[in-house]
Amino acid sequence: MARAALYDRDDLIKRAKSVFWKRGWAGTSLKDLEAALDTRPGSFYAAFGSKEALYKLTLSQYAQEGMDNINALCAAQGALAALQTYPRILVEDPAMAGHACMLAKTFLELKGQDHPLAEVANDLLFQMEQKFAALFVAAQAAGDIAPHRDPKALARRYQSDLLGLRVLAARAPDQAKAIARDMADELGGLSA
Amino acid sequence: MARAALYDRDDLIKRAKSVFWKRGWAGTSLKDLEAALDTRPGSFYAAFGSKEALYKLTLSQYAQEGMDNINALCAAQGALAALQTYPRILVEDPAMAGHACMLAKTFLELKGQDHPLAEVANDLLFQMEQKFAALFVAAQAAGDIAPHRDPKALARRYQSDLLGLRVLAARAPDQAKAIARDMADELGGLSA
DNA sequence: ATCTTTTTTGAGTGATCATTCAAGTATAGA
DNA sequence: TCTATACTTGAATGATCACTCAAAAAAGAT
Repeated sequence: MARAALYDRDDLIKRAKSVFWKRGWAGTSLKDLEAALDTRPGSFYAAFGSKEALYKLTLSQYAQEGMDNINALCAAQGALAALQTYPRILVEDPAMAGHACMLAKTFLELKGQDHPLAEVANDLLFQMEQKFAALFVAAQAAGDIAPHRDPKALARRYQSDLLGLRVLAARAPDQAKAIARDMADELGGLSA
Repeated sequence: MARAALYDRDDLIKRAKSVFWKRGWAGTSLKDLEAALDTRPGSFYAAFGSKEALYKLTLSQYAQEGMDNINALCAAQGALAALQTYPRILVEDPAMAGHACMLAKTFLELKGQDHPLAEVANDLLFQMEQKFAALFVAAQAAGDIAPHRDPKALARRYQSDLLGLRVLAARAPDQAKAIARDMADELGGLSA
């Protein structure tokens, strides 16, 4: 045995996520990360290997938190209500408000440069879409959504709406709240 | 008088726009621009002053083209039909397809760094929203949209949907076409 | 207390960044 | 043809980029 690390790795990833989310990939320098994590270059590279590897970890943590949120909502309220509540949470939760979706931001920033992280973000977005589709299936099984609706199409549109909502949330938080309400209302009209 | 410039300034801006749109602000180096514009540093700085000044010009040109497209659509088909056709054009026109909105991309990339260009992009997005609102007012005056609908709210939602649509268009062009169709259908249902 | 193993430190690496500028080149007007 | 005035060139600038590594420090095991 020997010396133990001074830091909590998950906490460092969480702090890095916050910086990357706000400033983006190219907009975040190692100096920024060293300041946010209170880490010197040697420790940083011993712990994470590279800026890119850490970014990837933050994307995973970000997506996992999103999944956890949805699952919690679904367990507490059921599928349809979860789908209705989720947009409001994205817009009203102070941890989210004012920031667009990190996955979408990453994808948009890096897709044009064929950066590997764009593909990672894209995959995670796809997983979220599948989750939404599963919720629409469940809502349909519960009788809250008419049988003739296509859950996959609903999920696609839901995610698209969510992305637009969150771009607006970064621009004009107040207006975003109104749209989150619209989205919830429309989901209520899907039983016919 | 003296030597005339070898280049067509508007053409250079157009080419720069294409590069910036694809690669983003930080993702575009001066080397990239010099290659795309076939320009050496001295000429570049004599012509545009700075990378940031040129980016601003490309944003303006981009927004102006969007306005022109909408106006042409409106003159040819009327307000409601223009609103219905616009999403399809964004998704199907090869000049647009596969790229998200440049204004939204710029805003998302730079907002977290308080970069002046984020504010520029935000202003232009706001102008687009106002244009949409004017079209909804016109459609209402033409009797294509029920009087009790709020044009400002419709415009807000329309732009939000458009942003989501175009993020998806960059990820999965085929799926985006289906959503563009959905949007057009929904607008047709606003007469009640 | 000493050894062994790991982490931490921070100066230093070469590459690339946006930008500058003096020198060279081309052209319109005289 | 000559001159004045622009435009073009490309090497050079200092700053910052992600990253490396040898040396110092810390702590569990003996």
